[in-house]
Amino acid sequence: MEPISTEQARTLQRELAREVLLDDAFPGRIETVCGLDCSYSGRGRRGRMIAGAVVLRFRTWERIDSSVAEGEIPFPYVPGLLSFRELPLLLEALEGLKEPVDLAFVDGAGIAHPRRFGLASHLGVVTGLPSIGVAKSRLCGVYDEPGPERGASSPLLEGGETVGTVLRTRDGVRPLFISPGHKVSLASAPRLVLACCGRYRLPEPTRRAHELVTARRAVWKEDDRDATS
DNA sequence: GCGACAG
DNA sequence: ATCTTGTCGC
Repeated sequence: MEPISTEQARTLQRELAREVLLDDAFPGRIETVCGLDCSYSGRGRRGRMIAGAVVLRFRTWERIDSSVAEGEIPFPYVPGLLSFRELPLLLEALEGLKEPVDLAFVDGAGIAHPRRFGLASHLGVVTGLPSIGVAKSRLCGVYDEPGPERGASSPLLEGGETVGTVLRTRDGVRPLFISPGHKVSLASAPRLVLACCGRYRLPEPTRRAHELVTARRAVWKEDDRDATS
């Protein structure tokens, strides 16, 4: 993605949104799931970021592969245009994997997006991978607060259509905003996320990916400390 | 014009 | 997302 204006970015999203498939198109039996996440540098290395991908065996959560990529931040954070900021490096991280991925869990929105093309959908369409958007807060849409117990959910509506599911993944915690990215249906997305949630609010793939990039960022801090002392 | 706004 | 200490609640 070369330098692009925000208007060009929005136009591109409207075009690519037509490629999104909302029917389940992953292996009948899922073998592996992949969690993706990004982290940014604080002081010292302004303008740098890290992307990480972790491949886990479905249900046992054994880590069978992982990859990290580092680089310059290519685009500012603009609500609705997150993919132009995080997708490039996430794709690099994916390229570093050796194990096959059946389903990807992305931090952010899928079709629960102003143009129905959030980061999870963009990543899915570009790679062809089935993907699910797992956002910790709402980007768009209206909903009723789901019940307080694990598994409770309510539809996320926008413009008269259902674009996702507000899902409680643990008793008493804030709900997650789940939406199909690509090749996953509106009904399957929350079921798959819940199947990946145990003791934590975030699904295991997402949680492990966050762990990975956080650990990598700690190395930056060490390097900066050594260089400064 | 005002408020909202993934990470 | 990141900057930050202690602290309120299950």
